[in-house]
Amino acid sequence: MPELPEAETVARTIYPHICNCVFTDSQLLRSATLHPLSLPLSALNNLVIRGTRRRGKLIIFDLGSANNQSDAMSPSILLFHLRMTGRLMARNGAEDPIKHTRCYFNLRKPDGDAVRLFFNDTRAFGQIFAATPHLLDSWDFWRNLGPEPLEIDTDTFAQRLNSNRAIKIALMDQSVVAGIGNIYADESLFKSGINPLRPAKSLSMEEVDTLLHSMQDVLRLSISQCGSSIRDYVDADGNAGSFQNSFTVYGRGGKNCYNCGQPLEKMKVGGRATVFCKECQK
DNA sequence: AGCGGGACCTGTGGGC
DNA sequence: TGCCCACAGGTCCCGC
Repeated sequence: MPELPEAETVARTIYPHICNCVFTDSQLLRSATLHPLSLPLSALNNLVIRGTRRRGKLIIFDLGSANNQSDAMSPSILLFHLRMTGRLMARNGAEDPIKHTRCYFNLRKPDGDAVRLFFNDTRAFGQIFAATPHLLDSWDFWRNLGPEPLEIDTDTFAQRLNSNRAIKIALMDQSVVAGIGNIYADESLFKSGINPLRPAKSLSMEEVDTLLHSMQDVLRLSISQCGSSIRDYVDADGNAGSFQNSFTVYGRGGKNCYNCGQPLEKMKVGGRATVFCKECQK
């Protein structure tokens, strides 16, 4: 399930395939894949991809004008949210779309060769959003996106956790911090020894500090392993990540805790499968 | 404010 | 082998 480390990996691995490429045209094969607030994909024509980056779970392409003329009405950003099963991949030439291709973009490389960028998504939850900065600010989700977990300090994190909600729910709330989903919430809470059901505001300053650094360690380790591959996820080169081999609790309900040996609890928290050790997480 | 549950999707895997 | 159904999960939306 693409979360922060997977989005980071895709943003990094897609870059060499599409940097400085110009959009020639686009095919949207499933209309709902385009965000309702997005500009039409035809607005991308003749724009160039200057760079790729990540914000939370979103993959961002920064666009420019191919002829260096600025136009306030043309999109400067193309966003991708992979949700659960979205994949972004580039192929030379004009390869055919596959069953789950929701959209593809025809690009022209600086040397004139053709590249086709595919957005494939089995479950069809993923979305694409072409926007001006102004348009992006009209999107509540974007405007409310919390800070990057790898960039905040303990005081900021503590302020944002001032809520009675279960700590796991707060961690996955994208307006608290951006990029944490089910996997990294469970893994971070286990590493920090905190029970996922604890009210967020019940954590001491020391616990908040421990949680922040555990979360950052987990995210950095996963990024270094190119993310976690469960079922669908692969990077832009089609390579699987390997962080799934480092899972301590996610997907291990009923199995023994690596720390104390007791069986791990599995329950629903906020409607999502949650695994933790009731001995080690207080 | 915050929670639970449904909707959106489709492939997988367990149970019978 | 085949059928059914629960499950996976990020976000939005609705009702309590």
